[in-house]
Amino acid sequence: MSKNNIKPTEGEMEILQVLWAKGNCTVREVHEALDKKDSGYTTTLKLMQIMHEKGLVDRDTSSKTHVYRALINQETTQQHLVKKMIDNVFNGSAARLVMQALGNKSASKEEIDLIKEYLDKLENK
Amino acid sequence: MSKNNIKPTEGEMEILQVLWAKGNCTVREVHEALDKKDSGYTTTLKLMQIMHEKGLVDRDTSSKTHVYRALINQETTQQHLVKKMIDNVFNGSAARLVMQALGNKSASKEEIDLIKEYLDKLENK
DNA sequence: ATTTGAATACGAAAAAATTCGTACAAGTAA
DNA sequence: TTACTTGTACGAATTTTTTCGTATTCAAAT
Repeated sequence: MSKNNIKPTEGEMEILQVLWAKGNCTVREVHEALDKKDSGYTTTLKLMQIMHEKGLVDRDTSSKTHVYRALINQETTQQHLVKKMIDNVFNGSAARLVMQALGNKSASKEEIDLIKEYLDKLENK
Repeated sequence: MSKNNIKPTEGEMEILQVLWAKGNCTVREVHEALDKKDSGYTTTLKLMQIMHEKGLVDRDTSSKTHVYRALINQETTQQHLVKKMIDNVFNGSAARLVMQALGNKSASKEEIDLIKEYLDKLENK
């Protein structure tokens, strides 16, 4: 019940995404990973500085080029967003979200098997 | 490939939610359904007027009290949002989203069975 | 030493989204 | 009729998010 009011903006989410995927990063690395031809380097910089103020990331300033790392947990954040989506978009039904997700061609045979396994585990508890 | 760039804001999504759930509604009905003690009636009104401009909703103005209805499809919109979430939050893995959704206590025994059924159907195709 | 390039800091503009105040219209009740 | 209630219209203020411009610092190369 502590860090519950965390609501990263869309831009912040994109950056967190990179930090989670690639581990600790410089601003430059993040900016490049986002390859936003539409917005400049200082925009990314500013965003990450704001995220620092908000406590979303920490950074190592010991050398000139700062290195950032995500402070909030990926799983927790995902859980949050999923829960919000279930509530706001699927009227509280997790099942409907799941089916929608699976109905997308996004899900491969392997993924589906993975899920079945997971379901069995879940039910035998 | 037509109405693809539609990206309802969060406030708009809440309203669409109500319209989808309850069918056609007056502003008053929507506002009440949202029971936002924090914001006034005219805010909801304004939002719905903007949605009308954007083509998200249509309205019947034949009587004094206008009646609104959603113009964009619920399933399509859901699909959109889910796809976006899979990409932006789960690095493209539908399975991971699904598991996250199921890991939430949100999913009941009944829902899980429903999903298993769905998975079988999906796989036998 | 001087220049050059890459980095941060930070104010402030711009854009997007939300909220409100007020004017006015129409129906209803007294 | 007159007052009251409930609605829409809509400009504008507020808030939130994104973007940029510019000053400054530091280190490396010339």
